[in-house]
This record gives sequence, C-alpha cells and structure tokens, in this order.
Amino acid sequence: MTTADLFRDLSDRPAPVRLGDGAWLLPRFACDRAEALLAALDGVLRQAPLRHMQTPGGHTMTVAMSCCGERGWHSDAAGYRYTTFDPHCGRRWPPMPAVFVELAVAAAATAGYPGFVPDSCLINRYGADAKLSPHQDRDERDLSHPIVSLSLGLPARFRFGGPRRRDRLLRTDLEHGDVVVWGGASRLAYHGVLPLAGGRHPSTGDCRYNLSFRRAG
DNA sequence: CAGTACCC
DNA sequence: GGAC
Repeated sequence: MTTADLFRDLSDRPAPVRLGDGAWLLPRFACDRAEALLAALDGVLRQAPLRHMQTPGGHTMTVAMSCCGERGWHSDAAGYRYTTFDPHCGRRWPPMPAVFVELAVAAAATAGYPGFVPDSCLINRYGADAKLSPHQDRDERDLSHPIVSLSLGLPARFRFGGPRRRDRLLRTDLEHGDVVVWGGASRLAYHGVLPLAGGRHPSTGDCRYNLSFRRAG
C-alpha cells in the first residue's frame, strides 16, 4: 500500500448499507479504480472470451460469462463446478490481475472479512435483456469465505434475499463502482439480477459487467 | 417427484 | 402456469 492509498480521501463515499446479517453494499467503493479494473478486464477477456453457458436443465444463460484466477466456474449439462482449465480452449484460466485481487481484499476487509483472498473471479456481462434468476453460490469448497461482487457500467436492479428460496427478496440498484460483500449468515443468500434496462455508460457502452470474487478451492 | 444460475 |  502506497502513501497515496493511505491518505486517499474516502469522505465522499456513502456509508455502507446493510443488506442482511453479514451482507453489505459498499457504494462506489471501486469508483477510483474503475478504469484500471476495466483495462485489466479487457486483457483477461482476450485470453478467455465470454461465452453463454448451458444450465444443467438445458437452457442457455442470457448472461455471457468468463473467468480468471486459479479456478473458474463452469456450467453445462453435467452440472455446476469449478475447473482449473478453461473448457473452451483447454488452457488454464488467465491469471487474476493484481488490481482485481487488491480490490477484492480491500472490500472484504472493509465489510468485516479480513484475510479473504480470492482464487477465482467469475466475470458476468449483462447485455440488453440479460438477467440471472435467483440462485445460491454454493459450489465453493469452504463456505466460510465471503463473496465479493463488483458492478461496472450500466446499473443493475439487484435482488438479495435469504438462505431459503421463499425468503423475501429486497431490491437495490447497483451502480458503477459499487461493491456488495456477503458472508457469514448471508453466505447462502439467494440473489439475482432483473433484466438490464437499456442505456449507455461512458465506460462500458451498452452493457454491465459484474466481477464476483470467490475462494473456490 | 421436486426443483429450476429455466421459460413465457 | 410449463418443460426439463
């Protein structure tokens, strides 16, 4: 950490918003690093292109996905799982850029999860009409590690509930640079994203990116 | 039969 | 609600 990091003025950032027990929205947490994150994302996606995965039930996901880090999430007819190789090309997933790791570590620590270090980043691109039905992130080996979720580009209508599918889902808008962290009692909370509204963002054009950081292995 | 990172 |  540099001196500039230590003395960066954080006073213009809104206070964290509690979404549940152990779940926090950190508004605009990544705003000052958004361009560096997007530049690094560009490099990752050149090595591991976005693709529309199949669900085990036989549907094509509307969200386009890729991964970086030691492990990557994958879905096909055989189920959900993490792999150390990209099934698309048979090579390792691209390494996780340092700016990704630093952002995830800092956000997790801010939300009460010191010591979190991701080994996997799932990249989701939401184009027009893309959505993600409510689901749990439960394919990771050790659920004591939180999920760190970064939003870039167009805003999303995010839904966040509890560990049972029937639990009420709250709705909150996620904007460019927002980070959501959930763990502890909220680790298995159902969450989803409503269909993306149209529009244009200066940094990403007509889409939204979500980067979710996990420790999968 | 129950459940769904589904669909209409 | 239905199809998988």
